[in-house]
Amino acid sequence: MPELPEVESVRRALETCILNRRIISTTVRTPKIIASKGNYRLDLPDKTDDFKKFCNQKTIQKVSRRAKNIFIELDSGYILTHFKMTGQLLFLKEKPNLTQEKHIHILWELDQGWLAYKDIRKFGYVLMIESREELESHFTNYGMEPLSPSFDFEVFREKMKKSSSTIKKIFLDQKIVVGLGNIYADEVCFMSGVRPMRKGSSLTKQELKKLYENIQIVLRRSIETGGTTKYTHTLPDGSQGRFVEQLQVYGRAGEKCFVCSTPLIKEVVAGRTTVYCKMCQK
DNA sequence: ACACACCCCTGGAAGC
DNA sequence: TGCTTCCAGGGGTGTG
Repeated sequence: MPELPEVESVRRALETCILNRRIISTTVRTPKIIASKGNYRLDLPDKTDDFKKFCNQKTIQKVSRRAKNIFIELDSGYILTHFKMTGQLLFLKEKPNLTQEKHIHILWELDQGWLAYKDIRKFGYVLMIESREELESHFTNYGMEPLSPSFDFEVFREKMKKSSSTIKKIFLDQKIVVGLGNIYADEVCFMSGVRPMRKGSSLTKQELKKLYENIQIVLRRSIETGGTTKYTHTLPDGSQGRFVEQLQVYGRAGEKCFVCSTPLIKEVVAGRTTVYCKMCQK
């Protein structure tokens, strides 16, 4: 659920409160969160002690994002997080009561304040990354960053035209363009007037241009409001994103299209609930 | 190359 | 009221 706007909103907010803070101590309550890239296996070694050593006494130099990952640059190495469905990074002024906060899995004591990784469903993960090379190797399968100047229309068009997958699947799998998930994939398709189950190869140049532009428009608009809080997403201070008020189709199955008043259709595409307007989208 | 099923996990909503 | 089932979906893995 945290897609690019949610992750980017968190990154921006974190930058204002943890930059140049030193990590005093690290508490790991749920070792499997730092096990390995969300691929939880019982036979993986417990990295708790290594992780504490890795973090402690280092200073936070930078907070960056690639796709839906946030990575915190330290004096040496990086702490990388992926929120998956319900992960959160929270900045707390006081030490949280861990007895009450049962979903906080990792807690960093900073020289001012506390940083917590919270995750109700424990799908997400936190990794220690030693080098720039290792960091890059985590990103090798990712496509273009849609809000970067390097997001090129001709490259986008060429790759989309070559794909026999549905638009929905292409957007979800992050290989051509990153950052879209179930919410924004549907929103972008609606804004662009194309149905999510269309094949990439079937799209006209004009349709591709609309998709290309609307990806950037909807992501930027959402970031401005702190993202979409539909379930658990919050900013590091616990406040909610407000983009849910602007959603056109996601979560509105059966309700009237804001443009033509036709009831919106719900259908499973690429294994995910998908909502579209059969009148407005061709 | 694709499609699909299944898994990880919890809590809120809906159904009975 | 209380119990059961369904649903939310990012992404890794396995199978056809």
